[in-house]
Amino acid sequence: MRYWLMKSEPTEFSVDDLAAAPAKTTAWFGVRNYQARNFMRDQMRVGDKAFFYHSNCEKPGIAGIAEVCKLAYPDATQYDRGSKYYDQKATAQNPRWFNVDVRLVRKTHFVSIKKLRSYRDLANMRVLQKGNRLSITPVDPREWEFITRVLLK
DNA sequence: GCCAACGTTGGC
DNA sequence: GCCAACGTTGGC
Repeated sequence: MRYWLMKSEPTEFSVDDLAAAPAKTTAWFGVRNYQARNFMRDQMRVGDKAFFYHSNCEKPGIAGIAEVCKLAYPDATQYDRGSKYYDQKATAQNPRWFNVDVRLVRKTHFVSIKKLRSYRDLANMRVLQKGNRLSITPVDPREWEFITRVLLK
């Protein structure tokens, strides 16, 4: 099993939106970065765990824990002309974008990026590295353990 | 709102 | 295939 961190802008889709969703489940659609797509398509498996991270907002940080509940499949929004995620070059025969489904395991108390930065154990965490922009990043099992044990009690 | 960092695009 | 220009991300 792998561990991940998945960013969402809370004005678009917050942890509370996920908590209110049917079966607390959502398709993780709209990823338009190849590296993040490849993580979902090639590496994510049902049961993988992820931090639900609020990005590009007043209070960036970890807000919940989710798990992958469906393997990657073509992202429907790539075919939707009305969607901002529409991709002219995507076809049914050759889908370009994929998403998994995730289900909320639980909301956590909020852990800010500032708090995360304050621990040496997390110094190498991908999401804390300078210039990091990837919306999906792998989380080291030791980092996962540290955060869940020390910060999310 | 600023701006550093990074990904993508397209002319050559 | 190079790389300048451009667009986006996201913390601050």
